[in-house]
Amino acid sequence: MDKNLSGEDNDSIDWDTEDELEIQEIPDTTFSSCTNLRDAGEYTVRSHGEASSSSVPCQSKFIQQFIVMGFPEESIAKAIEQNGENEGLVLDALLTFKALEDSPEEQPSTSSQLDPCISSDDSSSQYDENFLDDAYEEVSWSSDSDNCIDSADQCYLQDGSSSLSEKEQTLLFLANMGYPAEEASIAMERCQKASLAELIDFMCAAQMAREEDIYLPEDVKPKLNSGGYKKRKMNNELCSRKKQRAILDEDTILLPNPMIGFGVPTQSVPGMVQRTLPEQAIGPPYFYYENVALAPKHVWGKISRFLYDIEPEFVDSKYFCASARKRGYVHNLPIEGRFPLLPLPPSTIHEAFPLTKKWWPSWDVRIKFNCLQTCIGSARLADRIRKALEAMDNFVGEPPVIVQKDILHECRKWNLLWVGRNKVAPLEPDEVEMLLGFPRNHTRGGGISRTDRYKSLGNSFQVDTVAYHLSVLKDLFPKGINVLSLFSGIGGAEVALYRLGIPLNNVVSVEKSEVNRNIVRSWWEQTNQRGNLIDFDDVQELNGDRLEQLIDKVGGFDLVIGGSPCNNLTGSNRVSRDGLEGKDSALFFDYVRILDLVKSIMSSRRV
DNA sequence: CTTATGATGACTCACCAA
DNA sequence: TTGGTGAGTCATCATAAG
Repeated sequence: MDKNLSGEDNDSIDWDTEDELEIQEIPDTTFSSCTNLRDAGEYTVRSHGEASSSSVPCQSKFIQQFIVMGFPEESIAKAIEQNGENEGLVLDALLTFKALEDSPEEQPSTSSQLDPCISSDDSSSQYDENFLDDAYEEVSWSSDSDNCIDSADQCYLQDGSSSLSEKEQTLLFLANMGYPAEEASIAMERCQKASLAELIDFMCAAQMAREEDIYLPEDVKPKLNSGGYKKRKMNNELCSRKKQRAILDEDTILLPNPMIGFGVPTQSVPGMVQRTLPEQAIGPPYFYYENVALAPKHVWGKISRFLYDIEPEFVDSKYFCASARKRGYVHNLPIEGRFPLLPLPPSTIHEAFPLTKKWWPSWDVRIKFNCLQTCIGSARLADRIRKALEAMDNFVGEPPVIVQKDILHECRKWNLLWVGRNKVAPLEPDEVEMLLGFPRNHTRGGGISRTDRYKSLGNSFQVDTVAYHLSVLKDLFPKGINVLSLFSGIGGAEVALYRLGIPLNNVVSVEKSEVNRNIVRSWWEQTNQRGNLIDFDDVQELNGDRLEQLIDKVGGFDLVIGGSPCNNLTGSNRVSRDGLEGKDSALFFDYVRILDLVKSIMSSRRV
């Protein structure tokens, strides 16, 4: 910790030096990570000037197609030797060779990489160009790349030869623009059927996210398994520190205490009447993005920067219902004239579950539940607690403090209820539905298992909280609203809008899980919705063409809403808390991509 | 096959005493 | 200001049980 502090207090020169060093090392990093990826080990990729046709006795059609693409015969031979006559694998290897060859020289001048990013989409120009610098590769990233490349390869294999040449051309084009082959492969895998501009957009987004990491000194980067952490010191008087320091700390967004965002029904923020949004952020469409508040450091800084530098609104749902739910929301909605859903939900455990009061021990001081998660306490745990308490029945009055403390700990951890003498129990699925603001049996039936109900509910919005934020839309859209709902889950956004009395004219819903899609479809029918519900299972299906079709069909979206996967961000995850670059949480960039596309398509339609 | 269960820490912040 | 402690967190995996 002392090291950190002394580092911070040093001059900015230190940072610069570190940055430069790091950037200078990048080409090597690129090289080694690529060779690792490909196991290319002993390749020499120096000379491709002297093409010797003699090394390839018979130029088959297979080889010729690569020659036509402009690859040197020598490399082609090596690639075939390595991968056999598999078009996808050979092409990938060739592109890797080329990337290895080009990257060290091309690093210094990166305008070729960055120009497409800026010119491809107006909204991209919002991004701070300071971050657009030389480096574009990161060491830690390569660990995942193996899988990505493999799956990308598989995808080529499955696609057959019909679409292969198109993919080859795209890959080649991107490689010529200076993107590493593996990065392009990943982008193509992640954004299937996407246009070139979208692919570039995607890679720019991912690239910038990684560059931001590079700009952070090692000891500030979020590091897993790294003992201590830097204590927050962002008091007002400390804001006057050196500029470098201020920039570094900008990435750390402070969570408000109390966590009431721009205000909750029972509590307002002094002086917070309205806010000024960056011009780029102003709709249409309105948008609303959600994720866990307690993400690893710097994650919210990144999210905010990708969403037009809007300040996130951190709100704990304990101000709306009987259970906590600390979440961050980035949106461009007005914040004046909000109103809560009625009837107001029960605000305490006792109000929500009056029957438990009879059995609730005085030493269980909980008023609210903790966050409702995807897993519940087991029956055996409840049994152990019962036995432990029964063993204490001989005591006069209450069990020993040590026992109380232990049991209370378990009760907090698993959100247990007192349902009988010495008997605790986890919440039933319909009780979770009620706490989260969903209609009873919302997730019930249709073949969904109990476990899956908990999982879907645990991943959902708290309806009252979100509805409070969305309530300002009621006056703005009296005739109804068109919604693009990404990562819809069990339809928290839809339910919130419906309960607000905002007619749902068209809802385009994207949700990967089939059971969740069925839940939303079933709710849609049960509530006799008059609008149209169009659903997709994959955000990657929503490319520019598809979005143009949809926008033309429904007449534009009024609201783009969604919360991307949090499982690589939440503290509950002990296995793969990898941050925004994690396998699932990286879908955030698809939210950004789609929002950007909708914005630009709609602005072009309006002209 | 599906479902339930237990084991698996790290990171971050609030709070308080020294 | 520093250091210690307690508390909370949209989870994942292997394996046993049904």
